[in-house]
Amino acid sequence: MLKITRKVEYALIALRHMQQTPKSCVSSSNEIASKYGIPQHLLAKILQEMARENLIQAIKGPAGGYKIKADLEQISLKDFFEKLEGPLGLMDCYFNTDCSQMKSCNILTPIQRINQNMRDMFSKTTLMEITQ
Amino acid sequence: MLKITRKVEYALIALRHMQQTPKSCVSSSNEIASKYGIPQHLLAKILQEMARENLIQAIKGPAGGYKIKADLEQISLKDFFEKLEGPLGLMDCYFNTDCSQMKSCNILTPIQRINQNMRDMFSKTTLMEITQ
DNA sequence: TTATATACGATAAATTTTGTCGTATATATT
DNA sequence: AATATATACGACAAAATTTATCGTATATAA
Repeated sequence: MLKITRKVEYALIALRHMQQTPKSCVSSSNEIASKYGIPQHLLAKILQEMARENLIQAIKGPAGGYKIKADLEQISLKDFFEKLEGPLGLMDCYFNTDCSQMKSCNILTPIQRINQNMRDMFSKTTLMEITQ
Repeated sequence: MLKITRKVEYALIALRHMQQTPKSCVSSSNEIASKYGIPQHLLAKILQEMARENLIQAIKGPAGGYKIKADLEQISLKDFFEKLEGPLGLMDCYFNTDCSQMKSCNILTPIQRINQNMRDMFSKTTLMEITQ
């Protein structure tokens, strides 16, 4: 419980790697995958998703790869998580309104408070702080 | 990602239910399960675990059930989570030292910071705040 | 003695996460 | 123009975890 997924983990690793390479260079999925022992195809898909989200830029063709596109100081960890994994919450009931226990549930309000605390925490941290 | 499990959810619901019933009364697993639409056997097992952890007290036999035993103001949400689910962390690598990527991992330190923030947050909240 | 409720291990079902495969497309290099 | 390299992406499969069920044993109030 309360774990991040490998998807997010790999995304952070890749982002930090790119952060640490000169701006003029690109990093290919192959290069990153082999360096950190990540399944190459899986990482490729994650990088593609990050490119769609405009976090990074894709350069196709031989000698291609990815480089950071977004200003990582402007993106919170919460935004980053939500780009990759959807809405952030301790339970699904905040997004799926079809919970049959809605009426009888007695912990909705308390959980919502914790939830907000967690979201605030991840809102205050920028991606830059993590990857620099 | 970053979700609590149903196990924890059910445990909180049960705890809050007991909190809201008079101290002299006991609540049976059956009663709680049917009221909140929780699988009865599953809830029973969770209540048993909470009893082993001395959070609640079990009273056997007919007219038996459970009542709160611990002082919920003295127990943090972190402790509660860890009693039911084990060590609390964003990733497993803090507890399993056998991660083959340890050497090459470049996000260990950053993740540890977030991790500590999260643990601090859950340490500051008491079970009482959630269930009252 | 009986009925009700806890105790608990074993196992199964469901869901989610994680990883693989095949094929298509873009492009620098030769 | 051909080739090799790298991204793009959907479909599928494997693995892991979560969630739920089942059977049997034990305690105890009535």
